[in-house]
Amino acid sequence: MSGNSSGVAAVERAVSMLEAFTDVDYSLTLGELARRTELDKSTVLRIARSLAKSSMLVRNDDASWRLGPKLVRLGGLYQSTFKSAAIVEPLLTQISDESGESAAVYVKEGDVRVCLHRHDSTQSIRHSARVGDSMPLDRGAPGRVILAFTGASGKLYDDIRAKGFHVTIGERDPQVASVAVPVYRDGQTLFGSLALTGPPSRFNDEAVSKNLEILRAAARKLSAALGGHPG
Amino acid sequence: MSGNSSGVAAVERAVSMLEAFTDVDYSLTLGELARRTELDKSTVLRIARSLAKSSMLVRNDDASWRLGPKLVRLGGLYQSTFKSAAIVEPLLTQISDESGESAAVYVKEGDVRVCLHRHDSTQSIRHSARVGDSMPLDRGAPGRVILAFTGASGKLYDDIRAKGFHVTIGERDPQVASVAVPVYRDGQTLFGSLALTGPPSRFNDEAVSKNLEILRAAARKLSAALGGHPG
DNA sequence: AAGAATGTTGTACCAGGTACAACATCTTTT
DNA sequence: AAAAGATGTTGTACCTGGTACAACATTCTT
Repeated sequence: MSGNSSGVAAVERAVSMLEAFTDVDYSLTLGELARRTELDKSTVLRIARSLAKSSMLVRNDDASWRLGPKLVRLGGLYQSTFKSAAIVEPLLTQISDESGESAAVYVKEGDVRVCLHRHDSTQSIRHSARVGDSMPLDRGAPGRVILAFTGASGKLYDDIRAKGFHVTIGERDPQVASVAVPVYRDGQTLFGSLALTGPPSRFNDEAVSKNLEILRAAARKLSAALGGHPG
Repeated sequence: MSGNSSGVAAVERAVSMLEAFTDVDYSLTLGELARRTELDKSTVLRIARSLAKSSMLVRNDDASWRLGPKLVRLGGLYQSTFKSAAIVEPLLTQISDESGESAAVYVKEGDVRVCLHRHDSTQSIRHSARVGDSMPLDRGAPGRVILAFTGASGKLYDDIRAKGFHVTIGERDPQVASVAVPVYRDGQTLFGSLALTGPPSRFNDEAVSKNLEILRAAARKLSAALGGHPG
């Protein structure tokens, strides 16, 4: 481990242990954590014990480990810094029900977009982002809308700014289409984007038109609640 | 720092930095983080940089720091290990709307209960737990129900088991009343408790009766969805 | 412009963190 | 039931990572 780096290696190891858990892992054995992080078992055990002290990890009775409740507490604090949950959650439910598609809100974090809130369609074929997922800004309508309304140059972005929305069909994932509009806060500051997503087969011109109406109405409500007035 | 402890002190310092953020902190300056954690500024900076590498923290342009999106991602993974979000969220909305009170689901984590999901009443006077909050098991109806159905002894718990629910008025917080019932999974394993909460003035006998009906119906649905059959 | 406050870097020191080895416990195979 | 294998835990030597002090750079306030 190189010395004098600008960080703390032990902390980065600890985070890599938390990141070792995926969607399908209820828990992980010590050995599996060691394998996934390429750390010695004794190192994993000591770090895990420290994380467990503050409920970032939980040790099960069978000595396996799982993610702990402090994470959902801290994750909720992160979401609450956007001051949007109270109005967003019912709004996403409403527009998902009206459109029949999954609805989500994305915010810009550095050079990616993060899914801040989402509500999944009840249809059996549906797109399902996960809250906290990071995705590229230059792939998919929600990201391109964020880029357009934070000053990206180029004809594509000029067009998006002119139209006030964007549609992509399979740009990031071949099986996903989306339509997105901007959401503002505090006057004309971009808060993020609001999007409906689903399979390309359900995004013909007529469906897009209908979904756009739903999105625009919802975005106006959300922007207003956040103190935004688009120019 | 004492040597040969069973953990890793640097990791515990990093977690204490994340825990330094409260509900009202959009961001914290380096100096404020140092004050709250009683660590040297240079230590805080190095740890913060490591946390930022994996989006556990974000450095703002003005060199202040805020919690990062990876937390909501990991928090969502924690919640998803309970395999309950898809049915719980609409159910909580429904019972909150029907009863006019805030609804929440709690699970047992060691010797505390953790709020796993919640939906707040729309009334202006309402109780609002936060997802991820830890509370004592022996204060408040949701905790007592968990204790009762995981084998706690004593007349109080015998009574709860016999009745199948519990009501408390101001036991944990003088301004909060709650009524809670158990939720099962995988046969007769306790999943947690389902509760409605609000100000004591709205929890007279008639209201409690009505709320209990709503809760029981919802708990049957939720238990069934989780594969639970109460004995 | 000067002073104060905050953020950042350099670096010496030492003890913390790591991984190896051994041991304990549990599970599987024979 | 015994042996072998796998997993989790502990001891500990070593060395370098992590810490905090000091100095510096930048920003803010007076």
